[in-house]
Amino acid sequence: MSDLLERLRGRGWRLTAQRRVVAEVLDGDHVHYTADEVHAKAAHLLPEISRATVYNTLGELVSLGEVLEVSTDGRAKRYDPNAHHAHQHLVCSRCGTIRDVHPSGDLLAELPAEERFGFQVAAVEVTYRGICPNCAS
Amino acid sequence: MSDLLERLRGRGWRLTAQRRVVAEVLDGDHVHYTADEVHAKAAHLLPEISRATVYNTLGELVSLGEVLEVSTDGRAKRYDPNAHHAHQHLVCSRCGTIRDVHPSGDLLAELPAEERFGFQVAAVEVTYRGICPNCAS
DNA sequence: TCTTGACTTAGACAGAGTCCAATGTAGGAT
DNA sequence: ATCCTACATTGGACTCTGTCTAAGTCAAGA
Repeated sequence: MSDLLERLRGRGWRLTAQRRVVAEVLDGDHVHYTADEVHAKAAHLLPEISRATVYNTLGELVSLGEVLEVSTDGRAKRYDPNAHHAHQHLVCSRCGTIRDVHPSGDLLAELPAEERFGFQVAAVEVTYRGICPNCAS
Repeated sequence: MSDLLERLRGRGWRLTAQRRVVAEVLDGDHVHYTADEVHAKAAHLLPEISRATVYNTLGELVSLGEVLEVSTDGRAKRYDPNAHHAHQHLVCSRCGTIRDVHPSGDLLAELPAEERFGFQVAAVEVTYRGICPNCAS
């Protein structure tokens, strides 16, 4: 994530304080913040940053493929900076905690041709649900 | 789905015109309507039905396990009456069409113990994404 | 250092869903 | 058959996420 800003500048991004701060908040591979959480944390570093900018920046990072959008609960989307390693999610049904996980097997291959209905299937997202150790006790 | 109302009455549900109509709209195993679509169709049968009642009724059907909540796009949730046959979803990335599909293999078993982080894993949801034949042409 | 087009801002707006107090009614009791 | 009352419905206000816009700001190339 540290060279993210360089990569983005190479793609014509203007390097503003706001974008720097959003990238900094998303640094660390295993966070799954909502846009509002990102905004709150960013505002801690740069108090005058606006909600709109956070949404804009997150949207750009997603279309550039640098961050993944995850919606596990039908409420706010979460942003996952771990975009360069394929992974799936394990979600606690009680507290909402999310962990990145790596199932075995070729998930895409498990959809038989006769179940594809002529679709060109390109991707698969898996969400495991359960109770985390914390909530279980 | 036809004996749904009987089953629910057995569980102490009051059988109102509104609930009957919502159940009727969801009849048919392969629909995936949003709450607003359900409301529109229900209002066609019972014009004075309110949005709040549709939301209430859908929520009750979900907690009773008679209907599944599906959120494939981060926008409105969709309601899937095909709750008694395990299945997954195949979604067109362009038009949003949803099909019920049945992958081979035991999806739950594919999350190795060392990837469970102590969770009691109970369920798995899979969304395949691709382009439907209609949009591809 | 100047210039300019890209970026940011605040706040209005929109879509999806929830909540609440007032009103209505299903279905058991009489 | 009618009455009662706890449960259901209503509409409108409200919340939460997210988008849009017009005006102001600024990064970075000339």
